[in-house]
Amino acid sequence: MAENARSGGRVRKPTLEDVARCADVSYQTVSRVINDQPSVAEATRLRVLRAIEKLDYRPNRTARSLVTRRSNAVGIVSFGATYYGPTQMLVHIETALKGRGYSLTFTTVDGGSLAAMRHAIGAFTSQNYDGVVMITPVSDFDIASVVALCGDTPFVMIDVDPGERVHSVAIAQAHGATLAAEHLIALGHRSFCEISGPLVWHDARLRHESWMTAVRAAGFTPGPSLESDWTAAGGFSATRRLLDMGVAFTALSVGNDQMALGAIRALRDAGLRVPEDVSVVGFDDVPEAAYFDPPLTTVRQDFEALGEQTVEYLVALIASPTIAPHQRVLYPQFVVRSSTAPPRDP
Amino acid sequence: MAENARSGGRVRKPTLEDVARCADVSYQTVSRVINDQPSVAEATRLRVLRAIEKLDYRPNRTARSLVTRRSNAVGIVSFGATYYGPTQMLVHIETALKGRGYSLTFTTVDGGSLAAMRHAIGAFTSQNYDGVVMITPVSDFDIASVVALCGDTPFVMIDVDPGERVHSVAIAQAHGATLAAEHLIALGHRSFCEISGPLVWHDARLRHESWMTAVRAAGFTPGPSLESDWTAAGGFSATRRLLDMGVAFTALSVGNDQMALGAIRALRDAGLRVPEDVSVVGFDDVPEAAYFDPPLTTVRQDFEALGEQTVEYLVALIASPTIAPHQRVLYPQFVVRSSTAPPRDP
DNA sequence: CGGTGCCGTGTGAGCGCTCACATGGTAGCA
DNA sequence: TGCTACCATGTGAGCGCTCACACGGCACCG
Repeated sequence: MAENARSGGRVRKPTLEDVARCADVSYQTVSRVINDQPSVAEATRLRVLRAIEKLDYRPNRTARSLVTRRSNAVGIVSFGATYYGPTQMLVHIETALKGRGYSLTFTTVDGGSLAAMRHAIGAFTSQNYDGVVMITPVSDFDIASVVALCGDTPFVMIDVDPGERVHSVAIAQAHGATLAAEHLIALGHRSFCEISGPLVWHDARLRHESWMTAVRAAGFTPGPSLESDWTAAGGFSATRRLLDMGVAFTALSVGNDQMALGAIRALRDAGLRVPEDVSVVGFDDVPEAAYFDPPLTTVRQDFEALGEQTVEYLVALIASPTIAPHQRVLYPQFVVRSSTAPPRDP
Repeated sequence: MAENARSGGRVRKPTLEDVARCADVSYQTVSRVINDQPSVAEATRLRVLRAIEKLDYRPNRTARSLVTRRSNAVGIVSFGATYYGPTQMLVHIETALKGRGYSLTFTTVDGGSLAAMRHAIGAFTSQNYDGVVMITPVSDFDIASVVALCGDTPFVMIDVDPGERVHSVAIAQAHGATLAAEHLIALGHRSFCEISGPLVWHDARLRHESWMTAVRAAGFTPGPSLESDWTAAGGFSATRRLLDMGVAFTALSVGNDQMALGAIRALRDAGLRVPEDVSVVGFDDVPEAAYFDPPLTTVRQDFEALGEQTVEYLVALIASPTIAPHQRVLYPQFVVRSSTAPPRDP
């Protein structure tokens, strides 16, 4: 169909005007047709449509965006994107966005510093992005600075401390960690240890604090809690260290499933059985967790719902930017498998 | 610093002209300063810089892009983005791109159909994207159609069949799968089975074919190969089916690490030991593979290198679009751990 | 001392599109 | 028949920027 004047070098792409000339109407009429505006005679519309197809015309969105100041694009700033959680969010946010006609540009920041954020956000605000999502599990800036950076570009944050007065969506970490601890307590355990994620991560800190609170609330003293790095390797070595310390424990809460996998290995290597000697709970419920050996008791985070909620919030915000900031909270689900059991009789 | 005329409603962002007026120069001079062009007197440059800071001016990239026809943005079309491989590629490509001053917009396609690709690519080509990356592990279109869709937007494909005459980067699947099979053969195994990924995926098919070829080349007849879905759950049930068939085997090649995890579970559940009764090899070398029980022998794909190569190729292509299409091939590395061992004496 | 060169700066035009408004035609109603 | 009303279409302007070029001034040279 397309009769591109591919004469030699690069081809000039057809414009509104080319189509107009071809269909013998004004450029405005063509504009009306491509924007589905009313009050275009059916015959004219068809003529224009034919011309568009003939020339293989594609509207230039950059030009449109320049004048409308909208782009139907949203940006996402993510941190630590190779981890399971962030990547899942990313993908599900994109899916939800696509369903609403938006495209997604994503950028990672090396650290949670304000300078890195400034750079990333600047790229979005200077490009007519309609909105921004920020995944900031780690941050060493205060929220107010980010609000200032964004100017009047709507933005929604994920993984921000509850209570901050910004538009945000979060999974109730404390709730999940509490559930996990209470499960162990209910099973009859009396000596608790923990392998946490890096405590500069909000999620890690929240889970850690909830674990301590729950254990104390039940009248026990929390045993040592070692900080690790979210990886199986890290979970393995932290558990070794824990065992080397010589503390006796029967219940181990781990900050995520990968570290739990490493922890189980280390426990096994030390001759301890899971769950007979030590019960282990993870966090996340990665798809593989049910096939660990033993299948892992863990806390399921629904990243798909998180993505959906985030996008819903952001789109509402783009429509009416004056919505009062609040936090939408999703609740994780506790999944019992066989890595936890009552302790053997003391 | 910024003295925004935040008078009431939305603020008009400062433009080149505002800065020019403030610094008492022409808009062109300001343009020269922000583009780091020479032949601007030092005193003037400083004056302009001060005005920029005073007004908190940010160049509008949309306008720039409209006239330069460049955007310093590249798009990526990905398929099945929740799987380990594609997400890793995505993240590493973004990192490599960012280092070269490009931003990345990513979109997923539901299936590998041409219609879906048309939509996704259209969004990029109509928006001055400088280049496009396509991750198409599954496709039911011919490459020529995609080439046509892209017009003169440079693009690089990942996961395309070797031998296609397009710009592409790939990890030599056949090489990895052959290494794995030969390892099992060298250990003395004589009865081989396989759990493959969905055979509509190029990678899955390539690994499957290489497995068969290698086994045959060693003078054996390949046992049954069951097709699964990349997940641990799928690997588990496929292995159950395999065991139900009553075939005896001592060497199991699995299409990826997740399925291998499920396979090991199923084997254990059936009372078989790994590796004493059955040796298992995976593919990918996910970070957790070393902490599986037993630690998994597998094939490592270096997605970081893949991302780097892809970006390097794409950037070269953007600079000179007439490069002859070829495939850059990366070689995977075989990693021996303890899920493989010689078979027991027959 | 008039020409040549270059440096610093300014001017016009236009990228491809949408907005606001103006126009001409046809129908509707008194 | 003359008025308003609306429909279909066209015109002007401008979004914020960069390109191509034009210009004045100063130094340098023979």
